[in-house]
Amino acid sequence: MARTGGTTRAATAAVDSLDFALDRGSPVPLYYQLAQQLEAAIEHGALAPGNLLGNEIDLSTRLGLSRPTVRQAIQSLVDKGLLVRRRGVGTQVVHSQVKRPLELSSLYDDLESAGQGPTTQVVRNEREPASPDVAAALGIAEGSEVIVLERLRLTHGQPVALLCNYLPATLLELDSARLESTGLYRMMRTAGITLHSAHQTIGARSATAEEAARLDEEEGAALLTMQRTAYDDTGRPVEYGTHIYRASRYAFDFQLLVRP
Amino acid sequence: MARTGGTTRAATAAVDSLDFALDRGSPVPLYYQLAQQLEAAIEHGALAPGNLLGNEIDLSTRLGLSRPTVRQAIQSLVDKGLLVRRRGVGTQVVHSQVKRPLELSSLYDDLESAGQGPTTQVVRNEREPASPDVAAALGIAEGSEVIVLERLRLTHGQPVALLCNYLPATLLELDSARLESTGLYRMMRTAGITLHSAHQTIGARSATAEEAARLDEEEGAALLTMQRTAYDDTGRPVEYGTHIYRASRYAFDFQLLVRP
DNA sequence: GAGTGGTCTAGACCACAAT
DNA sequence: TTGTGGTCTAGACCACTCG
Repeated sequence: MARTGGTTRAATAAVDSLDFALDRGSPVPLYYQLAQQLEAAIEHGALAPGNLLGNEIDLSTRLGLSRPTVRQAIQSLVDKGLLVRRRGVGTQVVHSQVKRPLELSSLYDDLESAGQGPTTQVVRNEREPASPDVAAALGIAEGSEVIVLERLRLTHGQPVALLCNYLPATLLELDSARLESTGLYRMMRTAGITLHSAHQTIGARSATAEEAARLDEEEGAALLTMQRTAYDDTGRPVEYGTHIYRASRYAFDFQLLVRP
Repeated sequence: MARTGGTTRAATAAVDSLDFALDRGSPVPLYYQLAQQLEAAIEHGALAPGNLLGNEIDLSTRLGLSRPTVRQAIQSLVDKGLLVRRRGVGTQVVHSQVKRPLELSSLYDDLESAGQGPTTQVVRNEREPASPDVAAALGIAEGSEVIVLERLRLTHGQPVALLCNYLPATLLELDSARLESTGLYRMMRTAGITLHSAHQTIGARSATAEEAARLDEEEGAALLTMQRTAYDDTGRPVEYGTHIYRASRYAFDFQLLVRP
């Protein structure tokens, strides 16, 4: 029986039949344009899991790009976990049970993007002298002025989390109204603070009577706790937070990539 | 007053005074050798936080390498969060409160490297037909044979966690004795299984009477829970686990990097 | 042996930041 | 204006996998 396409083998270079639109006039780097279009092709199914990408040389000549440029595009998708390279074999689309490597930022402004219609109530937004542990976490002098932020997160009108954050008072102004609509991290970004890294600790404990009351739980109910210190790209701590979540209504959910 | 070095400015290229030993005969890539030595210099203080690395061109000529090679070395450290590049400014060592971006693998074989002298007892190591949810998680047919593994983790003789894992029975042989000394992931790696990614969910709940008894807690005590599905680089699920941890003795602790 | 990715070179021009 | 990183090119050779 005759076959028409190049699909005789189980996995063939399906890229051959794809069109890529590269705009050399664009300020967007060529490798990035290519990476985006490859990612789109994968997500949208034009490049199916297991498909070989075809060798880099051919691809680069076909696209009118140099090989390093094509490699840079491919590498960025490998880093995202969408592609796998095997020496002597080729590059294939990951046979993805693997959902798209969820933005790690979801661990930052958690529920923000969860699409559950989360709401935030700013319960407290004041300045006060730093307590010893807050000062230690932020690397500032004890008694320095810090912004104290207390927020209640709700989904479907039900409380989910109680977030308490501390920021050096000199960093920015925090308008409560905007905080409720925009989120803390977006406000910091807007203020020119570029986040670089964060250290997090996730634990659990039983709810105290007061916590239970504020979160609409029973005393002794299991709570998830998270403490986080975030740093900007100079290594300066810019935020310290201690959060508690109702374990009955929330869990941390994320993807890990194994670095080779 | 005369100064000898180039240290007049606050942050100067301290790299200039460093010696790098690059071995072109080695099978280790040059960029990797350089990256390792830079990392060592940072960790060991020869390159202090805030220090500029000095421009890439000079560095490459001084080292007898091409610029792309030097860039590749630097880029790998940027990815690790140790360096920051600023266009028009230079590359500097991150002013690190930021501890070394803990191996994410610690989230896999958690306590393994925690240096607390962890012990593992294999409580159960059998084969049985897959239950519906296990079959779903591993993407195999319900009733297929799976390996069921139950382990108890102890530190200082105290139970810390109860780990329950499921693996497709065809994947490998699991020797209980070696499991206790080597760890599950190392055994999988040895069996030629290359881990690629994992999906994790961390939550909390109160201990049942049985769980409490096995973990030496009181009934109702807060427990941390973790469910994980791990995939190899073909996207095939190779392990599913549900773990519980005593919240009074364990917390997840990790570093996040914000991707630019 | 043929084909693949992995590494490396020696240039070039551009965009951005600081002065 | 000067210096930095960001991007890009057109080659080259090597190491590995597979048939």
